[in-house]
Amino acid sequence: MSQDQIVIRLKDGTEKTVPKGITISEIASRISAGLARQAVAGKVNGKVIELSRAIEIDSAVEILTLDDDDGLEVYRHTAAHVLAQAVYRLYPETKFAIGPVIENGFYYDFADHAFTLDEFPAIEAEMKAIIKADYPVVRKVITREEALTFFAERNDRFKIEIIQDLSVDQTLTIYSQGEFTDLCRGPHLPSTGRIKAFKLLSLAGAYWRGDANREQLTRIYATAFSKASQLETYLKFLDEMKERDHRRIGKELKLFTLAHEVGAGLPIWLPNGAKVRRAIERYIVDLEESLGYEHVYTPVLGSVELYKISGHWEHYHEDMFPPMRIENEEFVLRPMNCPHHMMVYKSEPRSYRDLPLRIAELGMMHRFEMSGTLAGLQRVRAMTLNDAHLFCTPDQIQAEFSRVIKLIQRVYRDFSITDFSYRLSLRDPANTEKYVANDGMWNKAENMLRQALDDLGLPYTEAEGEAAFYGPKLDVQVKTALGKEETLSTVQLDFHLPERFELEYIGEDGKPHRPVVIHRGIVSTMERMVAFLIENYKGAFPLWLAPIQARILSVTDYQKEYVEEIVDLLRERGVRTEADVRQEKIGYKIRAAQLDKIPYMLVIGAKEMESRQVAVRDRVAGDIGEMALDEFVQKVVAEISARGSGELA
RNA sequence: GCCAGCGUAGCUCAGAUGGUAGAGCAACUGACUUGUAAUCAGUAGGUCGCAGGUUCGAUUCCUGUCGCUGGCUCCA
Repeated sequence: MSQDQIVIRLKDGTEKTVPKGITISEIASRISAGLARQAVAGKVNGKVIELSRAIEIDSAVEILTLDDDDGLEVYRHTAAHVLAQAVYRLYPETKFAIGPVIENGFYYDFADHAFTLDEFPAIEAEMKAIIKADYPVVRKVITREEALTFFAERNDRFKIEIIQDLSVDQTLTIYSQGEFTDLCRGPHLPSTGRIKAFKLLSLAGAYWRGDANREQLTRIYATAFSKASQLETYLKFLDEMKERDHRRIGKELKLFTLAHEVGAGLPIWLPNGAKVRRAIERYIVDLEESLGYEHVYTPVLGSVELYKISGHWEHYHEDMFPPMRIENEEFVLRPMNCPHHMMVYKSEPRSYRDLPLRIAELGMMHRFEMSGTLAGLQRVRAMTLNDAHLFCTPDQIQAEFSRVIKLIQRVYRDFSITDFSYRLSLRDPANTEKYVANDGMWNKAENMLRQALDDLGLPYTEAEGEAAFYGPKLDVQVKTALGKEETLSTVQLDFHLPERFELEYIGEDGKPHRPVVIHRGIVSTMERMVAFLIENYKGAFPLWLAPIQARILSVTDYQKEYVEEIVDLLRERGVRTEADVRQEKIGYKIRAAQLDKIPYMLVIGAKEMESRQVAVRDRVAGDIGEMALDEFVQKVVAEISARGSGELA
C-alpha cells in the first residue's frame, strides 16, 4: 500500500482503502449520496468529530446522522450556539457561560442581561434568521494566549475562567458562525442551516459552576429535533407527563392536601390517601416481620445530646429544625431515626448470637428543606420513613446486604415498578469536610458495597458526592412524572455510628467487638412512595392499593337496602367499599366511578336484587357480566391477597 | 434561600388598553325511578391572593408581601 493511503473500517465491518487526509463528508459521499446528505458528524475510533475533519491514520469510522444519539447531540449543540448567537445580537451586553446538551434538549447559561419570557419570541425569531442565513460553522485551533486575549476583549469572565482551569496541554478550539465565535470543544454541524425544529422552553436561575456561593446566571432551556413533527410529539409528551403529576391527581382523587395554614411541606393525608398509605404500611411491616425484622416505636423528638453523639449535630445541623429549650435541656425534631435505633441496640448487652439484629420502624422525621425545593408529597418537611437498621458482624455484611437487595426486588415486583436503576453513591473527593473523617472507613465501605454489587451481578452507575455524611450507599433511582430522577430505596453501610455510640457485642471469643450497621429504606418515605405510585399508576392504583376497591351502584332507589347489605358484607371481608345510591342515572354513577378510578363497580338493579347477584364492571375491561354475590366476594378477596399487578390504565 | 413565571367562585378557565366580573363542572333545591362514561330546571357561591401607592374611581397600573409553579443549590 502506498504511503498516502489509509484503511478505514466502517460500521458494517467492511474495510476501505482511502487517500490519507480524506474528510468525513468525503467518506460519507463514497458510501452513498443519501448518507452524505443526512450526515451530521463522524465518529472516528469512538470520538465524535466534524464532517470537515480529515483522517490521517487507519481508523474505525462511523457516519453519524440525526438517527444516532451522538448525531442528535451534535445537532443540539449547534442549536445551543445559534441561541447564543441570537442573544449576542439582541443583547450585546450578555456574557456567556456554558451551553451543554442535556437529555431531551440543551440549555445555555447567560449573565449580565435579565431575561424574561417575553423576550423568547424575539430570540426565536433571531435564531430562525441565523438558521436561514446558513452560516458555515468553522472550527479553529488556537493557543491559550490567543484564547485568553480574545475573550478578554469580549470581557467574558466565564470563558476566561474555563480556559484558565483547563490543563495547559489541552488543545483549545473556537467555533465561528457568521459574526459569532464561542469557545467550544465541538463538534458541530457544518452550518447553521441544518437546524430544522427548535423551541425555547423555560427560564431558570442557575449558579455558576453549580455553586450556591457564586454568581447566579440565567439559564434558557430549549430543545431541538430533526423534524418539526418530532418536536410536536415531544411537546405533546411533556403535556401528557403533566397529566401524571401526583399533585394534580392527588387533588382530583382527594388523596392529600397542603395548606399554608398548616405550613409549607407539611402534608395532610386525606381519607383516600390515608387508605393507600395504610395498605402500604401493612404490607411492608408484615413482610419485614416475616423476614425477621423487629418493629419498634421511638419518639420524634430527641435531645441535642443524642445528635452530638451521632454526629448529626456537626454534619447535619443545617438540615434540622432549630432546637427548642425546655427545663435547661435542648430538644430537636429528629431528621433521621438512626440514633434512636442505636439506643434500641444499646438497651441491653448483645451477644454474637443476637446478630444480625434487624430493628425497623415507620419512623417519622422532620427536615428543614429550603422552601424552593418543596414539591407536593415528593419533597416535604415531615415524612415517615420505612426505616431499618441491621446490626451485624463484619462476616454477616455480605449476606445481609444481599437479603436487602432481594427484598427490594420482591417489593418492586409487588408494586409493578419496572423502570429503576441502581446507583452507588460515593463521597465527593473534592469536598471531604461534608463527611465524617475516616478515610480507611470510607474506602473499606465503598469497596465492600462495590464487591457486593458485583457479586450479585447488578448493573449500576457510580455517583460521586451523593453519599450520606456517615457512609456510602446504594440508591435505587426512579423517575418522576416530570422526568426528574429521585431516590426511592437506599441501602447504606455504616462503620461510623457504631463507633460513635460505642456499640458492642460479645463474640465467640468472649471479648467485646464492634458491630456494623446497615441502614436501609425500601418503600422510601410514605410521602415519596405514594407520590411516586400515583404517577406510576396515573392514579389508577392496583386493586390491593386502591383507596376504594369497590363501589356499589344502585340503578333505582328500590335497591338501596340490598346495596347496603353488599357494602357491609364486603367491608366485613376487608374490602374497601362504598355505596352510590344517589338518585342519578346509572351512566352518571359509572362515569363518576370511572373518573375516581375505582377498580370494581357493582351495578345493582331489580334483576340482581331478585337473584342475589351482582353485575360486575371492571375499571379497564368494562362490563364483565353477572355473578353470584358470594362468587364476587371470593374473587375480589383472592385478587387483593394476590396483589395483582393491576391494569395500568 | 436564589432566578423566572403565575395567583379571577370548591375545581378547570373566560374577561375588561382603569368605571367593583362571567362559563362549565362540583355543591344545594325540585322534578324524573333511571341498566354500563354526563336527565332536566332552578338556587347559591367571588371585597378578582394580601397590604400600601397613583387616580374622581383599581380586580386591571406601580411598590411591597404571601402562596404556587419551573429551575439552581439540596434531597428520602
